[in-house]
Amino acid sequence: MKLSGGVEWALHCCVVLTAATEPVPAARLAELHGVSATYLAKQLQSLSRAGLVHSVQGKAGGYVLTRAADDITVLDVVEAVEGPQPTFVCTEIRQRGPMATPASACTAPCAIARTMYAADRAWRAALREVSVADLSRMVGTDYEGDVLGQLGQWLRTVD
Amino acid sequence: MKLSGGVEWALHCCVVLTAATEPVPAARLAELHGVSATYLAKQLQSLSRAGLVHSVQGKAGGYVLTRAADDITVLDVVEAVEGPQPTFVCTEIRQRGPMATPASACTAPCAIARTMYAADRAWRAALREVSVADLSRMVGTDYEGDVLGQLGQWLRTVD
DNA sequence: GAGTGGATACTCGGATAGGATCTGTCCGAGTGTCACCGG
DNA sequence: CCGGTGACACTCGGACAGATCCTATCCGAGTATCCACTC
Repeated sequence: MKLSGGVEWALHCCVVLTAATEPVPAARLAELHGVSATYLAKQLQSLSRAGLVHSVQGKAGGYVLTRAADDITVLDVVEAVEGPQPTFVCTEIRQRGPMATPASACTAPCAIARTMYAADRAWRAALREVSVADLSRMVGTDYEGDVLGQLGQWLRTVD
Repeated sequence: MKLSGGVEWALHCCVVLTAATEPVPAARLAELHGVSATYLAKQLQSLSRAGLVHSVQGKAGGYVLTRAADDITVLDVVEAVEGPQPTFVCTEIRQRGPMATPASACTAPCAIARTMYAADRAWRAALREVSVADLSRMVGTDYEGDVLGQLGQWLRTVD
């Protein structure tokens, strides 16, 4: 029950893209965060497949957020990278063994599955309440100085 | 982000142990649920290490709940099998790269980590609200007939 | 000087190895039970 | 008939392979840019 490490990278990238005014290449994002460029590219591909970011090819290409940062929740990013599958999968072991309950009596999930599903919903609800724009605002207030502004400026500088 | 399959087995075993009046061997629990006996034993060892169940060796040995089912939460079982590690680990990538924020400004977790930790807390809180006794009661009301009574009787029968 | 064509350099995308964790299995250590033997 | 002793059978516990998923990497497909050439 450990979240993939790529989730953290993807979230940071989304926040950074908030401060960008033009497409940002994956290599640039990797350099900024000091992580593997090729592996980060894989995460960004996941975001692209999920429709959270739009990729533009060519010389001045890169990634751009497809919609407003307020309309992208943290849950969207997590599900894009991690997959939409639930954290708990019930294998219906109550229908196995010598004391198996008949399938006709198994219309509703069992008590254990209900409990796990409820916890899963609570987790997702907490992630859905926060948007990428919220994260961006938090970053802005956490530190002194215009961090996001400096970030946008660094993205525009050529090396 | 997928929960280990052994969690489901462990939870079912805890509910079954509620209906038992004497130690139940791992092999018996495996037969009841129709799962691998050796692998289930591994999960029960985790429960034993966590102090949720007490193991008695010898001929009439097996596993017994150490405390009242009301005092064992679902979270206890999940953490026993899955480990107490949080679902999200922050690698502090904000301190890396050319725009790294100095370590002196990183006294509090970053916005992303805070959000993920909050979701983790919500998930754990939902699991903590339900006890094994609650599960047992739910199972009793879900189906017609005294399912737990039949279960206890089956456990006492020798094959 | 303006337009056009092509070469170029840069970007993303999917297919490809390596490592770690989860799943599943095995055999040895420990203990209560039972039968047997002696008093 | 009762107590002691020994062997036994049954249990758990940790050490050992196999499978699956995560991590990391590479090379090919596609496109906007730039430059040279022509009109």
